[in-house]
Amino acid sequence: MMRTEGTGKSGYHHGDLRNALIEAATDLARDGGPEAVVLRAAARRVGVSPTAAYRHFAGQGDLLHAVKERGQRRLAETMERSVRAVESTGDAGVDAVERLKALGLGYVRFALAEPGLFRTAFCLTPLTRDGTGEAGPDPDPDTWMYASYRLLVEALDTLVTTGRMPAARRPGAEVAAWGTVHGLAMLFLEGPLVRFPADQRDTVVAQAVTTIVRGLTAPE
Amino acid sequence: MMRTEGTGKSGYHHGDLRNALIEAATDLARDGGPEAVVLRAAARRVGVSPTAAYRHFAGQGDLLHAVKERGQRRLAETMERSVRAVESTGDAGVDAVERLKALGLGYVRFALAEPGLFRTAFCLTPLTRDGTGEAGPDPDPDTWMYASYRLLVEALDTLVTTGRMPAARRPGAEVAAWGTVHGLAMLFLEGPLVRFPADQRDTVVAQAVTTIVRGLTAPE
DNA sequence: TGTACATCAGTGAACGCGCGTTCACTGATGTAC
DNA sequence: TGTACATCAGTGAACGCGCGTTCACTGATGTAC
Repeated sequence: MMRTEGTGKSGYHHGDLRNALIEAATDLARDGGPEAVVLRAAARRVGVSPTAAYRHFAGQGDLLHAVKERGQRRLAETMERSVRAVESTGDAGVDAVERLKALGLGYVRFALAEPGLFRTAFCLTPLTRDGTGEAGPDPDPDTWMYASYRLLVEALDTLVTTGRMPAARRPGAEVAAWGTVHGLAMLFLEGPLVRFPADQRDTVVAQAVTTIVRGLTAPE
Repeated sequence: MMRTEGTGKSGYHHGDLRNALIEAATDLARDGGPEAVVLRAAARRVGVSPTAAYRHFAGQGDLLHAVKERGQRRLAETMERSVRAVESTGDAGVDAVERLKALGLGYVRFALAEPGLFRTAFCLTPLTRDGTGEAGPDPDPDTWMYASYRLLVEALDTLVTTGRMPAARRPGAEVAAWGTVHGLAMLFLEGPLVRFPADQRDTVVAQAVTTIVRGLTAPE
């Protein structure tokens, strides 16, 4: 058994099985996407019987949901990092535009760097599908779930307050912006652009982000 | 057995089993997406043994590919219909813009009207995944596969020739445009916007399409 | 026109697989006295 | 400080399920003579 290492626990009791299972399941998702998140496989990786998982999760769907949440978190963190890398120009309006672009680039780059996790972050789980899960994109501010969306909303708000985008254009703007980056990611990942030359992706993504931002900010 | 009806065939020989199976599999995809395309279920629907399918398909992946192709075809047809509904204003430039918008609207509307089929049309099959299938988005002009993409390319070309879009902006433009509509569809279908009020979708989609087109055509 | 026969398009039973989940259980842990 | 005991966190065997696929087969079709 490989359960004893690190934790100093007896080997029978794991100590932190819940997190260990999420960790293992995340690895499964990383190379294989949501459909690879198999409860038995996760247990196998941790070195524990499948039954043990039921002490910590209601079932497979629950485990998948935990991985999804983790994926969402990683995405949001990547985007935040991407925004923070933008240095201020002193002009709040210019900054707002650049930060929005950075957000979009971060989004797509995460998707391309972590395809499996990204797809899992946006998969439909039994918990998100029916009424019991969160409903909209902004269900619970305490969760990381769809935190990326909240970042986008803030960025767009700033775009308006700095006068770079007409207020009339604000409603629906997040859907347009989100759609563009999400679509780019999807087309590259599991869409018809799977074999698009990897070294040209970044250029094309930057262009697309520029285009949608121009669409939001252009006068008239 | 329900095999005799219509065709006038004996009941043992079906007559057009291949198409009947594709039809049945398409219905499965329609409510359930690509993961619902199950060879045994399709055979069951047609009233035939699972083995019979192997006379007409190499296997499940082959059947799925056929459904995918059919989905792509339906999508392209919907988009063409959407474009044809735009009446000419006499101004070629204005027409080009309106037709591009119609293309985008048709894309998303098809996705929302036929969620399962749309998802299947863009799923990864064993035939599209590895090297033996088509590589880019425009593999074989004789197929309906990714015909939607060809429609988009033409529309963007026209945008340039009519002077509505700077030629410098042309490379990469299809990725941006495609990404936007594809992303919108995905977010509504299996993304965080599943529960976005259905009656507000059309408005928001139209706004998004307008925004990306503005991004492509706006001066400066 | 009739018949022998190759070919075609089905059948039905069976296979192995891995999954999610449940069951009765047992070893480890920690707490009350 | 030591011990009885409840609780907790695991085990291992088994279940039913539906899948894709293969096997040896048989009934229907059509063609050559």
